[in-house]
Amino acid sequence: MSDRTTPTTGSDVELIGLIAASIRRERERCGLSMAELARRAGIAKSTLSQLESGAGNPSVETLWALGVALNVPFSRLVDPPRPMVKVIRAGEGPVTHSARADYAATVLSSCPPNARRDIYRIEAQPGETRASDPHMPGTVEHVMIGAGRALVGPTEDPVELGPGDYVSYPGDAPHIFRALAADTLAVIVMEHI
Amino acid sequence: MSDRTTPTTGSDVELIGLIAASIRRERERCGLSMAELARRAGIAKSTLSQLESGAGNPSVETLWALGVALNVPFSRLVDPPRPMVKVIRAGEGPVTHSARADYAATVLSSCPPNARRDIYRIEAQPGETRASDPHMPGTVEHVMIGAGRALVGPTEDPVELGPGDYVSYPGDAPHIFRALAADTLAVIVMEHI
DNA sequence: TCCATTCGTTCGCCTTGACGAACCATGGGC
DNA sequence: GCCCATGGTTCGTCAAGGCGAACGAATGGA
Repeated sequence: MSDRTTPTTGSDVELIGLIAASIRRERERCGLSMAELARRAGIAKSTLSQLESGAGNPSVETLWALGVALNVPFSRLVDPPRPMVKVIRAGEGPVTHSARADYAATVLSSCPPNARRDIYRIEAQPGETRASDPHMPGTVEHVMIGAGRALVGPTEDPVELGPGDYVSYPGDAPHIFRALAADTLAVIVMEHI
Repeated sequence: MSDRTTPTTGSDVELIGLIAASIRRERERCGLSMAELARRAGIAKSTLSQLESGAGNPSVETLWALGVALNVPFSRLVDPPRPMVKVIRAGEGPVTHSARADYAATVLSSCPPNARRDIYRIEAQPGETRASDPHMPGTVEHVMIGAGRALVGPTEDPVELGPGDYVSYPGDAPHIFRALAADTLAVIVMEHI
């Protein structure tokens, strides 16, 4: 159950309600009217109306067409987001299975489904704070420090990290990355849900 | 076009053909008969048969039910996979936008859509090779070294990496991770397409 | 004020998805 | 040989999705 796009509880009603909400959300995010979106997607305006009102159980072609028109990866139309801040210090965290004297693997983030992630390498020197404007709603960032030290996280509550430390936090709120040591090396995984 | 789950070319026929193939593939992977799968998904055997034969345009509820029964993330039923090996040495790679003297961000992997990724921290000491059996088809692994050195990649053609080096490779083929230096630190992003 | 435009919902019609039962295989067991 | 179980396809029916047109509401000029 850790990773389901397919909740065993995905009972009909919730699913279509979810889709309804998603379509409306994405449509308004694009600033499109029903008529316009329907036209672009090549479906009837009435169909779209019914879908957004929570009635019906669209066919995949219909949903696909909407995905194309809205320019979103389709699966975003069927499951939602949600973020949080999590810190795992070097040495902390449950070590998975094949733990041996010379090899330790720690699960830092267990697959939120249908996310798109960009992976960045960060090389930073101590200096002024690098503040990021919030990204798309639902975005989550994961940071692990490879070397050096850095102050990372939500602007109002950043965390100081050293080698091996990991943090994740909402990317759709203001956040910062400030190197505290020379040649600080980090990986940032930016996850657009 | 870099990331589309929603190819502008997603013309009807291809889509349903794709779904047909996906369903059959996943069903056989589970070793289920049509009758059994239909029963678990709560749909008619005939419906399933038609879907797998490429006829029809299932509703999302139907597809969802199949996703639940097959225990796959639903989106896997609508788009396919494909991998590759890519190495980006420390210092290499296009540096994105806000490049400053004290901060450099390099895009290592640009968002394949609908992927689920687990993030692992690896702490390893020099020792015997850690070989992984191939995971699910379509899996891709991304590795960045934070400290130390390691031999990483496909078993038959691994790559030696140092701090800041990055590699990605198919996870559905045998691959290894062997630390070459003490206190080697790495991040592995395991991506289940 | 009146007309025109746009946005969204509601209303019949027709198509089509989903269902169950009946229908061909195939393959053991006896 | 027979019989029965199992995997898959085809057929006829019914409900539901998708469509276009018609409708009411809100906005904005002239």
